[in-house]
Amino acid sequence: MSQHLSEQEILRREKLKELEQLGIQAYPADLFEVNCTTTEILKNYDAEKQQFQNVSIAGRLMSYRIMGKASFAVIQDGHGKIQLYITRDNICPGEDKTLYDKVFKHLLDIGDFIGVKGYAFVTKTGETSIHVNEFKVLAKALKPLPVVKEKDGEVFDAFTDPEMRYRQRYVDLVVNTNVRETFIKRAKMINVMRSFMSSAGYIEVETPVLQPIYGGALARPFKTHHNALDVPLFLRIANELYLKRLIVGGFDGVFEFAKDFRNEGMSRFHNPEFTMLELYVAYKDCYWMMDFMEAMVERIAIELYGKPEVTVGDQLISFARPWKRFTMFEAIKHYTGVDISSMDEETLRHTCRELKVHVDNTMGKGKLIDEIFGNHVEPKLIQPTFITDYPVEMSPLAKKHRTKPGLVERFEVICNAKEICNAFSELNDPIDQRERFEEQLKLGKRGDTEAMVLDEDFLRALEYGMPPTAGIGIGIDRLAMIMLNQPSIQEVIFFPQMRPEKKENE
RNA sequence: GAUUCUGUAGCUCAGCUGGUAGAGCAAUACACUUUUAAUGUAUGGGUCUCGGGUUCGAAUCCCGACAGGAUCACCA
Repeated sequence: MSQHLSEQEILRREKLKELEQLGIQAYPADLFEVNCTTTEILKNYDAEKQQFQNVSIAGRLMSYRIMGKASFAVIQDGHGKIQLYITRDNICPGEDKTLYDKVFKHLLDIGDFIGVKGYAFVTKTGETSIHVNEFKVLAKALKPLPVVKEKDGEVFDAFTDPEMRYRQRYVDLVVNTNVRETFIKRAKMINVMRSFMSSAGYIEVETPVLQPIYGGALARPFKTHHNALDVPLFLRIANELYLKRLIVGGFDGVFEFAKDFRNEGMSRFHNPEFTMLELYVAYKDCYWMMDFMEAMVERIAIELYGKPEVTVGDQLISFARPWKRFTMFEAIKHYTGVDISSMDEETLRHTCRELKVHVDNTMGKGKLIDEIFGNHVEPKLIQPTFITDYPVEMSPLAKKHRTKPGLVERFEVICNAKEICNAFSELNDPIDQRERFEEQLKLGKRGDTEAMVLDEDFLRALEYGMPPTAGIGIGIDRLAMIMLNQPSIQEVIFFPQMRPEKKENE
């Protein structure tokens, strides 16, 4: 297969050969000793003190300004950027000026990795820089990077095409520093959650991604096949049923940051694989879990921003406790003025039409309520809000409400008009659970492709006895979108799913 | 899946009512030992996403395909 090379790519390959001819390895094998980072120098350098007089840093060459026998360049490492000052006399103390005149000025390109040794100083214009005594080529780049320039915070020629940014995230990360910051914050968010749960005494576990029976959520799965066993397997849509088995096994609290897979549409809010935190705690109920959720998310905001408020788009969202709490009926009444709490299915259907909510005849009572909620309430909930008391039909794994017939002990948190978590007092009555599964089977036979499958082993586990348990699932990507103020899920996932690039030569 | 917008140099974008392409940055060459969107002078660089059609002539108009964005629908 022949690669079509641009003019610049051909040139860089020629430079590579020239380096080799000069006896300079473009991809040396030996390590380059680094003794500090760009940000360490920029933060701590003080001209008064004798510091950073022997620095050795490595990174990618991002720009240079050659002025005859002296040059300025910018190098970027894993932390930030710093300016280099390079003079011919320093680099080439002897007669041979090749290293400066040829190698530095002509054979290096933007994007190349180099290592430099020198000392820190401040230039005339007041920029902390490194006075370079030696440099070494660490890796040559054969493709030109997009060159993004910046002055006084204004960015010129930014690399913005979403398709290229997602397909070539490595370039995006090199060139758009805010992208790197977003993903660092995402990692921090997950660390805050992990330590919050760990310090509460809960155990981080791992459960199967490949499952013979998929369960724990209402969704369509990806199907695969195991050759040796000659059985079909499914990529998990949730890990709920496995974590509950561990509660049966005697753990008091277990959690997992799980990659789940759902074979459904893609959008700004949906990637086929996504991350979900699930947490199960024995001897607790969903009201306890509400407090836990509130505290954990408030903690995230404080750790990320030093305060419980987060700016999302043009909204300021406050995660300061306590959050508003509504039952589903209260919320609907509040936002539509209609009290549906005692309506039967027919009246409900009529109400839907009055509220201009799309209905069809396959929808049961629970679904109708959900439609009203989704159309008239959810879009209005910007501040984090608990919604409790869901209809039983929609929640086959939740315990029936302790006092309200037809409802279950469940809550969701809606924030920025999107659900960010879903939690129950977990159903631990094995007989009730079997009946709920059977209901789901009926739905499946009627053609509901998302209905749950009956999991005999899970029921067997419940029959051994599961303590009362509170469980929650938090969509990490959705939460990250809010916490990191990003408008699409593709901005918080390194490598979002894309259609394959079309192949050349075919 | 529906609607709609977009696809031109390595990157960001112009390109009108059809006359086979332009700018800035990047690249190349030269000058310049404290510059910073460095500067100055010169030069090269394009299957205008792909395939059809209309036309004397298509980057431009029409149809289709592919890819992406936005909105909506399903879902987390």
